[in-house]
Amino acid sequence: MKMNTTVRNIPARPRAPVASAMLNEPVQIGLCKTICLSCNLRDLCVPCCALTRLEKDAAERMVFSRTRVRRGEHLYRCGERFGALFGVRYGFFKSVSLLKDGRDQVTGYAIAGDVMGVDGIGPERYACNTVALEDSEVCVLPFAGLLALAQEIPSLQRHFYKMMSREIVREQGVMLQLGSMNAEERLAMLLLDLSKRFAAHGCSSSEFNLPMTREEVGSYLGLKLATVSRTFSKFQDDGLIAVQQKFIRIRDRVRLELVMGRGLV
Amino acid sequence: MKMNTTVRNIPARPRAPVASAMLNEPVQIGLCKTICLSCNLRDLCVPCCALTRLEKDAAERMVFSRTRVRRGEHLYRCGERFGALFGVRYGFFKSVSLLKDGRDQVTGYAIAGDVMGVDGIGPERYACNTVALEDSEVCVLPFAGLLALAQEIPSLQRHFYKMMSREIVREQGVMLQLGSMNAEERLAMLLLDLSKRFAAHGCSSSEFNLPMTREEVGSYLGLKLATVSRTFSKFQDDGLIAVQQKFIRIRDRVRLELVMGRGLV
DNA sequence: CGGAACTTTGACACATATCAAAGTGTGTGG
DNA sequence: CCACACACTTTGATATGTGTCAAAGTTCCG
Repeated sequence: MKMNTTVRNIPARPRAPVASAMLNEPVQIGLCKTICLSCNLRDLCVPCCALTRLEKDAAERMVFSRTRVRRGEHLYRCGERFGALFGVRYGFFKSVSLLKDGRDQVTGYAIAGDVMGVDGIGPERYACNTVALEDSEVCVLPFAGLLALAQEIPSLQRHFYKMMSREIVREQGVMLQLGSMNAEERLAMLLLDLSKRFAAHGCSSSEFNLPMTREEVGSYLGLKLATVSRTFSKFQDDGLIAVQQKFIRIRDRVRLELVMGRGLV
Repeated sequence: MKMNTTVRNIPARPRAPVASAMLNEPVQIGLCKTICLSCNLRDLCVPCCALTRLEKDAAERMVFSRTRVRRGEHLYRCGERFGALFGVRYGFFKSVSLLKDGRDQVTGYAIAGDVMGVDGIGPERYACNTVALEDSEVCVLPFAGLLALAQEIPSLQRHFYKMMSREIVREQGVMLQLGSMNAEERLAMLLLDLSKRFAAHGCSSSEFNLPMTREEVGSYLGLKLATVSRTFSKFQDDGLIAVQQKFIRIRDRVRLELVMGRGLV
């Protein structure tokens, strides 16, 4: 039963964010088109889906790049000047915000197909730190370019609005409930949310790696490390899931959904 | 010390949402322009701010209307077809979502200057119910018209993105913290958030009406009615606030901020 | 004035935080 | 290649905050 897929957690090895470095190596759209077709984001990646039905002349102006972010590296930091959105191609990121008392709060996570950086549009500076918890790769989507493109392609503009709206609704739903949920409901929600999001990209929805530490999970769910651990143990004892460190297998989705209970209709 | 400003809470008197009725009485932009100049939303109201620097020919195509929503009436209901955003001119709305177990969860509130309906853009149906808790008035902003207008006016498009981004950031910040805050921190956060939002429109930031019931406040904050009441009492005993039913006066903002403690930096 | 809705307050139960100690896995250096 | 150090996890015992249940008090409106 030993799992070698589990990864050691990230030692404290802060590095410079890669965001600025990335912007130096733009890729012409012509090259990108082929890449996008094989990209696992497909119609989830904002520009990719739009580009397929794009008139070539408009597309020619769209320039972007991709980059790898290794485990433990920052994608961007809070306060940095906003310049681009990022589409996750593969990997796992956490978003953390600094609290007044100096501690970190995990405010979200992103996996393949998710878009990061939306928090920076309003204030024109990124509003949180994003750190790769696994070796990851992102599409860099310079915002100015996206805006210009959206200006000419109504379907793309609408796509953006939908994406952001979806983000708002998801957060309203997922986050606000937290306040009224107990530990088991919270953890069940996280596992099922992860499962659903993995499934949306063709990954296994019943087995996946959760590269956050128990403490990070607790920070995200508003629980203490010890409570998270206890709840994992209880779920395992009850036969709902199998846990091997960071590797999670959902054994009884139906009962797990029952535990989550009161979600939005 | 008796306050006559307090309002009786809303009896159960469901009516048809006003959203559909409103759309029948469009107002040409020419008329609206003068209205907008005296509108208390000013640069917070999305179209108003854009319209001032708008070429007249583009503006002529923009048509919208305003409408009153009386206390207890719905502005829109969950599942209704999405057609418009709403800018609150004055009043107070709550957003409620139905949980699986049949109970309501208050997911947000809106006061003058806030925009409602963003939750509907993605799914093309509104994702929650919005109810006026005071007699209110909103600007109706047909989304198709906004899209068309934004297509031609880059500054307006950018304005939308910023508005939505801000919404996302605010929710991330406000909501996610809830999970790890205790009752006093939660209530302090609500009061200070309200205060700040009132101040942003020239309303008093130290005295205001909070037309939600203790139960609704509890639903929003993830607390029980009894706990909310107790916490109000404690704040009053400690001299932080003065409470007269729904009327709140902040007596010691500094200490209230200390109670809130760990917010985002 | 009476009834309905809402609020306040008390007593007790229960879930989670806290503190603490032992256990496990991983990467590094000898 | 092994052993050690470190980071992370699990588990137990106790403390504390909030939920639950209940009863009395208040305000508002018809």
